[in-house]
Amino acid sequence: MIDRQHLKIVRAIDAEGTMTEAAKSLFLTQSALSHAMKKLEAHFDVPLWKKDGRRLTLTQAGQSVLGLAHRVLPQFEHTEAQLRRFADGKQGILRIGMECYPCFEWLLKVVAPFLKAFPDVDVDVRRAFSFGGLQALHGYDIDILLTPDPLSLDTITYTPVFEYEQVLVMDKHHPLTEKPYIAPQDLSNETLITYPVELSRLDVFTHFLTPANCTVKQHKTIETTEIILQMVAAGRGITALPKWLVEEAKESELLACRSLGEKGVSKTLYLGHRKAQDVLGFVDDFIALSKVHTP
DNA sequence: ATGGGCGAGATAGTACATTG
DNA sequence: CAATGTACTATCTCGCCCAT
Repeated sequence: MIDRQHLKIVRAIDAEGTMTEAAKSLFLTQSALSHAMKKLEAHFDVPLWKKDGRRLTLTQAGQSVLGLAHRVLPQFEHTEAQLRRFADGKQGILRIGMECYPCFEWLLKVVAPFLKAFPDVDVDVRRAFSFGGLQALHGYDIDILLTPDPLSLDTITYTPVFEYEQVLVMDKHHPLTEKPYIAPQDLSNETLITYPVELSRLDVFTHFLTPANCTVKQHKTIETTEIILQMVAAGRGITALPKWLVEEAKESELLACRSLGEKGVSKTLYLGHRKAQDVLGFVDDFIALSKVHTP
């Protein structure tokens, strides 16, 4: 049977011209090469070389094996190099799960320098999960989870990245701008625009309206932050977003922010990852980078 | 189902002598 | 001078048993 060593020997002898030189290049003795090739020739009962003076020349059968060596060996060598880079954590895909809709804008600022620092690492961002972000992390569907609501588990480590205030956002001329802060009952006649996620994941409900047993007149959902802010700037409704996001938005001149309640609603964004990080050495690099590029 | 320890047999490689 | 043959050794593989 032809094995990889036979292919390496055939390629080396063809390149060097003699078994002795080929043996040196493979860090073997000339006898070892002779044995290996003789065994292969005996197995198939066909000569692979003919002697041309002191040089060895491939027969037609030998050329066939050499062709195989040229096709297959580079693939072995390429894959081995790839495996070494995987082992070093310098190649692969970093899969990021988002449980924080507005953080997408911030994430883009971290991903750009990360991609530059790790040219062989791709980034995939997932926002929808069948069974939640934590299960996705456990099931190796994602490698990092961005969440403002960490659930304590032995197998998951959470790294706090930055704190932010969740504020009520309205157009500059909205009547509520006259108030120093917003009370839950102030929203009873308002149209609230949020991301299309379940109410249990919207801080404005869980930390503000629901505890006070209040609600809004109408609740609309929109996918993108940009459109939400344009709708609010146009006076079509109000929204609740991280303060930094509103301040960085190009509509910021047209908008006003007020705290949710007298004390405000403070949140922390966490990056969760499995404690057993196995192959992916670049998860820690991503977390370190995320702490540098805070809003 | 998985993994460790062990022994028997197979195999790759070396040293050295021989051959062409 | 380079390939081949012979004897030998170190290492690897495989199957088996046993513990977890």
